[in-house]
Amino acid sequence: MISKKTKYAINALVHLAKRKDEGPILISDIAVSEHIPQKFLEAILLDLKKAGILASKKGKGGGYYMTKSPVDIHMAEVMRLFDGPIALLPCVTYMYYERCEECKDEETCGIRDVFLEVRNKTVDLLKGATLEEIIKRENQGVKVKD
Amino acid sequence: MISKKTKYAINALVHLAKRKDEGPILISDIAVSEHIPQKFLEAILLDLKKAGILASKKGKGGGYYMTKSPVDIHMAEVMRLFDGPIALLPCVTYMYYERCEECKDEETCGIRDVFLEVRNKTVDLLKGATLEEIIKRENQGVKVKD
DNA sequence: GTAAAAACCGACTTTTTGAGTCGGTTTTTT
DNA sequence: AAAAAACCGACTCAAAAAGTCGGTTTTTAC
Repeated sequence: MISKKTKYAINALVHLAKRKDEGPILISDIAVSEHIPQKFLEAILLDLKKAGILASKKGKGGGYYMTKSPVDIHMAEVMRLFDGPIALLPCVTYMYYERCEECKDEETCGIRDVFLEVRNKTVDLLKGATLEEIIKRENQGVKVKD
Repeated sequence: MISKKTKYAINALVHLAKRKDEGPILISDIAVSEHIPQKFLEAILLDLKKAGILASKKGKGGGYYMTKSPVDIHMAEVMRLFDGPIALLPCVTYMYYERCEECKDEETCGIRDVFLEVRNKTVDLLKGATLEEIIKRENQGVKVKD
């Protein structure tokens, strides 16, 4: 399961992306309308800033805003930032590779292949889930009565 | 990442599957050769027994043994047993469905679809990873020098 | 029928991680 | 100078993961 941090980050990003032409948005605005504890959100937004996804402005009229287009931000990136590697085994992560301690012999490991496939497919799908895509789907979800 | 419990369970199952015609295998045997803390392993094997995957025999000559064929045990089942649902969001689990707390409106949720795809694909792949398949791959991994 | 061998059981500890809080400091604008 | 906002580090609190402990029960062999 993904962490709340990641969920909060996604919701905050969607919020910002929808308002990307309105200038800086207050942390408190996001916190209130997305139901995220403000202090917790501060840390999350800071991480997104350090990752180069957001930028901020201090003082009156300040807040957070997007630095990239919503087509260039995808779920794989956000999840990696807050939950670490997407792979289910440390030995099939692309970056951050680490040997499985409890694996006698990596060459003959019978489960690596499958978990590598799982990882690759997951990353593929998550890369397709850009902010733009997500917002598009939200709007499609609103069914018109007929 | 999958838990150590699940990894231990897989290793124990592979161990047992390879020796499925040798009668009951001692917990201590598995613990030693798979490098699993024995007491911890006891609990794991018990869970596998309760799940109907293994059976046991007490007293001298006792131990654990498989009740099913290795083709009928797959990773999805084992992972669910020890790590719970495979889905990354509670709202896209098949059984154990639970609403996402931080989701305003499920109908218009823009990320559900993607995470459902991820779940489905993952379950698919993991169901293909049967014990038989894993053991087969281990053997293939042993490359012959040429 | 007793002793040894083995699985079984429940409660406990310890470590790690997730989630969140607190009290302030710095920067920017008015 | 004062207000508004982001920024920062340390801290708490709860739950989960990982593992331990000391015994009890069942079965077999002598």
